[in-house]
Amino acid sequence: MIETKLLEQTCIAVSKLYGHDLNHNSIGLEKTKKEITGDFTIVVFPLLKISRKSPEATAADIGTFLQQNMPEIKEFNVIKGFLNLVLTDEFWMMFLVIQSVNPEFGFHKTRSERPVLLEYSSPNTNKPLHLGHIRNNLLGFSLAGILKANGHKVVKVNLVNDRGIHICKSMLAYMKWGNHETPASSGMKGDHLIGKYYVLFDKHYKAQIKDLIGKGLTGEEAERQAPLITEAQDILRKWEAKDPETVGLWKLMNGWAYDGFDVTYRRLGVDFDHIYYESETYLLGKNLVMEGLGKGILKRKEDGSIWADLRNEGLDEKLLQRADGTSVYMTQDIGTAQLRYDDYHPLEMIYVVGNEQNYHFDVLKRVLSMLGKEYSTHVNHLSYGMVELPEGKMKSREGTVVDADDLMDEMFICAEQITRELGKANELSASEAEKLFNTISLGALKYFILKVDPKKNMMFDPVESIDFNGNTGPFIQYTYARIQSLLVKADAAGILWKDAKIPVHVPLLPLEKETIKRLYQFMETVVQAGEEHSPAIIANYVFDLAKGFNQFYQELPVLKEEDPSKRLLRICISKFTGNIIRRSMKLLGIEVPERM
RNA sequence: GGCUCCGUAGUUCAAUGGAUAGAACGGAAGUUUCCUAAACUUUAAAUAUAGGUUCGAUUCCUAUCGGGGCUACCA
Repeated sequence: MIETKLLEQTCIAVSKLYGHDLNHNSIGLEKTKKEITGDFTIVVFPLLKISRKSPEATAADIGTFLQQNMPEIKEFNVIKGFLNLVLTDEFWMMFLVIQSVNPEFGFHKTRSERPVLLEYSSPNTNKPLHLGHIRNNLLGFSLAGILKANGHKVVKVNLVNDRGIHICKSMLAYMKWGNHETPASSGMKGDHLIGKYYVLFDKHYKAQIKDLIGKGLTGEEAERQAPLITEAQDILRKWEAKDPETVGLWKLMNGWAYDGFDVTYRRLGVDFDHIYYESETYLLGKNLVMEGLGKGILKRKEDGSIWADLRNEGLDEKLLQRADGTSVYMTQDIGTAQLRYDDYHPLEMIYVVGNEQNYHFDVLKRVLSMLGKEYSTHVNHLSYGMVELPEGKMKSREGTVVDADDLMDEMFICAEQITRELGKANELSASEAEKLFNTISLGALKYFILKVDPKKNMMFDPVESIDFNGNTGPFIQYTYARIQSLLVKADAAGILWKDAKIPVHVPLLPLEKETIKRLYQFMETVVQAGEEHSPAIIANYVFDLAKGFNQFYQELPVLKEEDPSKRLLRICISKFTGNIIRRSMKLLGIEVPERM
């Protein structure tokens, strides 16, 4: 990359001019701002102490040196402490000619046999997937692609939350009020059916609590003593004791939930290489806890419960096993981490989990470290922000969630309606049309979610979010479709562009050069997105690329250009842009249509 | 209360400590005998407050105000 060379030469310049050696990191190299002439800018303010000259003189010194030593540099200008470098048109043309036919442009070769393990989705079998899970799934799936593009082997894993007191709650509700209802008999998707019983439990539980408080108990006592919760606890103990009847119902109900999840995953376009179940890892966690207890790292309290003491690390004590011997969330996660490490020996274990669990992961890393697990330093929590609704936070027990399946249905209907209104579905067969509506609606949804920095909370307004104009997925898809249409027309007109050699000495117009520069930036965008674990960086880039191309396309004729060299150049830019749009969108898990 | 994250146009989002804080939607005004108008052009509009560090602060530090999250023998 030219940036590396610029940094190297700048170091040499500083060394020769001022007799001072510095490393690359201390040089500010950035893209030149749009309004200013130049391709790259070096900020010389930090070098003034070394040069002992004015910003302008320092910049001029370095600029002169670079121009003399780098044939790629055509000219430079200095504004205050900013040294703006202009590269030659030949440099950009060479880049275009070589990389536009490289299908791997911007991607890296495999760096290590040891994979990065990426956990995402992690559903709870009690609840159908909702908008929060959608953000999780899209982030996880996209990040997997981005890491692969950066040369990592990636193992996508899902950890299914299939055991625990919460699961027993829906089982209990089903035992009491289920009447042998099944997904088939009710016509409900399995995960939705389970969710119904979880809500039912909560409703009756709340009623019991209210009742007990009426009889004089405190809120806390009522929550502990309500018959429903003690019954659920009985079921948990039976389950851990492998009571056949309990396990049988558990398997039946979980199966329904999995069938439901699979449908949603397939529709969302996400997948996994390995599915872990907490029911299979919690015993390993318990063993590790017992081991820690044996070594005196953990301690047992009088009631028999087992704890990790993190007070001298500024945290509190953390329960790892209840007095009745059953395990908790943290116990399972300890077991899961160990199992995964044994399975894959990953370089890094990334957990895509919402930021409300920051404390949990902080504790998990510390406990693993206490237990002597050196891989604890490679546990990385990709903590993403909440998805908020205009009414506030989503609460599944209160029914204020946006259901994943419902949302995709609504987006589909919307895409269909708008596409038909624009008359764009007229020439399509029914199946082609359905595929297109699917592509557009999912593109809109995925892009909307992924364009926001993962770490930040985001607002989702179901009404206003369904927009296909402006900074949206369909805008980018449309740009792609128009490029494909252009290429089809080029063929139809008999223009032989596919194997044609473009003369490298064609002078570039500003709009042509700007577009080529944006394509060049694909490389650093992929790297940055990988380093920061942020699909949003790809999303912002591809929007910028599409936006810029639309301007290019609006202002300059492509097929109608009469100069054959110019025409060829513009076709090549268009084709390359289409490829990069498609590949960028692919990194976001978004498909692009050939026409729309 | 303690810990933690976040306050940027009317709204939703950008901006490795750098130049005049960018977009999109919404508002106002335009572009179609011309490669798809789901497009393009023009325009008004913002860094919560007060200090500090720095040649330079939306960015780093402190305080205040406002909002979210965590602080479970739920996961």
